[in-house]
Amino acid sequence: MPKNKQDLLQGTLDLLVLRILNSGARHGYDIAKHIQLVSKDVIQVGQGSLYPSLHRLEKRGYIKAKWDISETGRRAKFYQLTADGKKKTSEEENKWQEFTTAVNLILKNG
Amino acid sequence: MPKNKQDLLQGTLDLLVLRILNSGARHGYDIAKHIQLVSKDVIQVGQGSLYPSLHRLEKRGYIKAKWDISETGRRAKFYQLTADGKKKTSEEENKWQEFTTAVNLILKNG
DNA sequence: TATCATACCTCGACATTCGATGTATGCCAA
DNA sequence: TTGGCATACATCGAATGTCGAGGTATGATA
Repeated sequence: MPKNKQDLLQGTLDLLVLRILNSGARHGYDIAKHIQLVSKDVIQVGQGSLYPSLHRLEKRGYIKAKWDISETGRRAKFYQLTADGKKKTSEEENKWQEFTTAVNLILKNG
Repeated sequence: MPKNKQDLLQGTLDLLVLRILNSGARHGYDIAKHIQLVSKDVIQVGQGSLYPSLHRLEKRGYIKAKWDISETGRRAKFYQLTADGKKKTSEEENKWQEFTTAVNLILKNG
């Protein structure tokens, strides 16, 4: 049982990050804000979860980083999807759909 | 990133178990079979995941166990929901809906 | 000048899943 | 009768991921 709502995040954070980067490069701080905004505050990713996720994805070759200047004029590390990352995104998206469909079947049928 | 599809299970297994017991007492082995059946083989719970889950839920007072005889005539531990467990089930079900809605928002809007 | 938002990061505690392994019984087929 | 399979319980250690707390630094705003 998840300690709280946040824990449901398990296994899904990387997919969210990939999916967000699919529509353009962003830096970490921005990704966190974006997730919170689009999810209407339901999902709030702490930095202690987000940065490990970004480093994980980078290490696995799904995203790559480039230092640049943010909208506010500060140094920031912008991440963008690689070709592998794009492929991975749709794979994981399919798995997510398949999985939630399966869970919903059980929730309906008991 | 989950190693495989199974890992998506994270944080959801307890909900599935609760929801299944909501329609009547079952024993562990039966719960595993049932999940696999209803989910059309998408979700396969190993015993190394299921039994810890059952013991967790029992310790927290959401289910209680009783030894009985299974359909095949063997000794088996039947679990049934407690009042707390029923309440918990609908709480967790709501959280699940809220969470998947939020994730789907991000998957749609990038 | 102090505090807040931006922006990066790491660390340790904690929980969970997973595969492997172990026990035991009953049934069926060779 | 013996070997294997399905039933049914359980535990263990490795691996993974999340989380909260903490740390650094800068620029803007009050």
